[in-house]
Amino acid sequence: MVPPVNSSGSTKERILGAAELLFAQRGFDGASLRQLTAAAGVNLAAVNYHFGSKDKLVEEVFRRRLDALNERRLAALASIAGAPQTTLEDVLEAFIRPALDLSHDDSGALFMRVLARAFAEHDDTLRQFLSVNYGHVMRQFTAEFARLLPQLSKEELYWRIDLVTGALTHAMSGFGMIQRKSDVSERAHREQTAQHLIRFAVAGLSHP
Amino acid sequence: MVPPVNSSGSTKERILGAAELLFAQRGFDGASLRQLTAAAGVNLAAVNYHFGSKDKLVEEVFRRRLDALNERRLAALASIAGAPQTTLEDVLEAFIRPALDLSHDDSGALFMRVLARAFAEHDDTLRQFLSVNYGHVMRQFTAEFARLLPQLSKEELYWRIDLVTGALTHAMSGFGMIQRKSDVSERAHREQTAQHLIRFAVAGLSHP
DNA sequence: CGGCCGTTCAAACGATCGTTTGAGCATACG
DNA sequence: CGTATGCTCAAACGATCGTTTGAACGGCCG
Repeated sequence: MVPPVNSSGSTKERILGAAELLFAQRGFDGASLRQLTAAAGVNLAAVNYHFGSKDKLVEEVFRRRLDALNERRLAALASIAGAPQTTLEDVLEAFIRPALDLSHDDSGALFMRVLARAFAEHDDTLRQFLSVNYGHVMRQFTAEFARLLPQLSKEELYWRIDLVTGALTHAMSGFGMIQRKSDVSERAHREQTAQHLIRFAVAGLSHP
Repeated sequence: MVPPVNSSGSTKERILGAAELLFAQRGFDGASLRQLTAAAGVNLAAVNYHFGSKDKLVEEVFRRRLDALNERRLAALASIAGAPQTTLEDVLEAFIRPALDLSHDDSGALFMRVLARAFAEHDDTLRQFLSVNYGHVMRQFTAEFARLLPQLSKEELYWRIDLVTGALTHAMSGFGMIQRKSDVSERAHREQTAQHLIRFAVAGLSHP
């Protein structure tokens, strides 16, 4: 039988883990399958056997994390959206908190950097994949922002969300100047990042 | 004689122009010397002859634009820094306006995207080059921000500047959702970008 | 036991990368 | 005129890339 859908486990998981690490460190083009499979302790051909191609592997790295992440984002949003006492902070929390919790897992934190890279690289294939599969999430959040900021024109709101996205991508990826101090745990640092980010975003979104 | 410092002009300029375009479109690794030299209409070996290596070419692309850009930034800052009536808007103007003027030139606008890529790619060599050669510019602006925002702790200020940097990089690079509408000139669009950016940054920097 | 099938493996494929080479060209100068 | 010099050119170098191949392995079932 031709290799079917198979969740063998160990080899696929090892590849996905190593891919997350190396993609975060060197980018999608920068990380070669030889480095990747060596890091995972598997044979070079295993990637094409289990995933079909390098591009499919990249998509799978995203799918594995984003499916769960965005489900939790939408659930958090649904529990507050439309309520009269909901604040901007609540909506931003709903977006950022699931990403923060993902970072409990060490490799989950890495994924945030992979995600930031996807935005930075101008690869249209990848951007289209993200837009098609997860665009509805951003649309739902945008709708709730629009409800909470009725004084803003649609254009003005889009501008501000766009700028917030830039700050968020920058901060969550760890690309900026701010580095975690050695006496602060990874978990505490990301919590701090989220706090700064939320207050910053609220100010940027709601200024007159 | 071994090839000396030589400003022959045409060939070097054509290479730099094509490099700016292709680096902006496909990244530094993504743009090959063969594509680049073909676009420039010069021989493949010309890059290594005139610049020594691809890495040196990348540095030269930055140096050509950043030298002039940051000189104008520092001049604009010097003319307002320390004055009692100077506002946050003034300082942000001093930083953003020269970049905006650079975009008068079409290829100048491209350079903004090249710059954003440099921040996104995690290449330590390039980041170090930028930090060593142009770090003093960011330091001067940070000092002026500190003067205008005395109520902020040093740490708080750094966080906010970092987030502003993210938004700025995102917006100036054209990576975001916001696309120029066909009935708006490139010049007007970048002016609009700057206006949104400055108001957004002021709100993000100065919120209580 | 014997055959099957999912998986792993070393090896090779062709393509493309940055860089180097050495001949060829044109201009300037003794 | 003849030689040196700055530059361009086609061709090749070795390295590395993603992908493919076909043999070998190993557990499971008839």
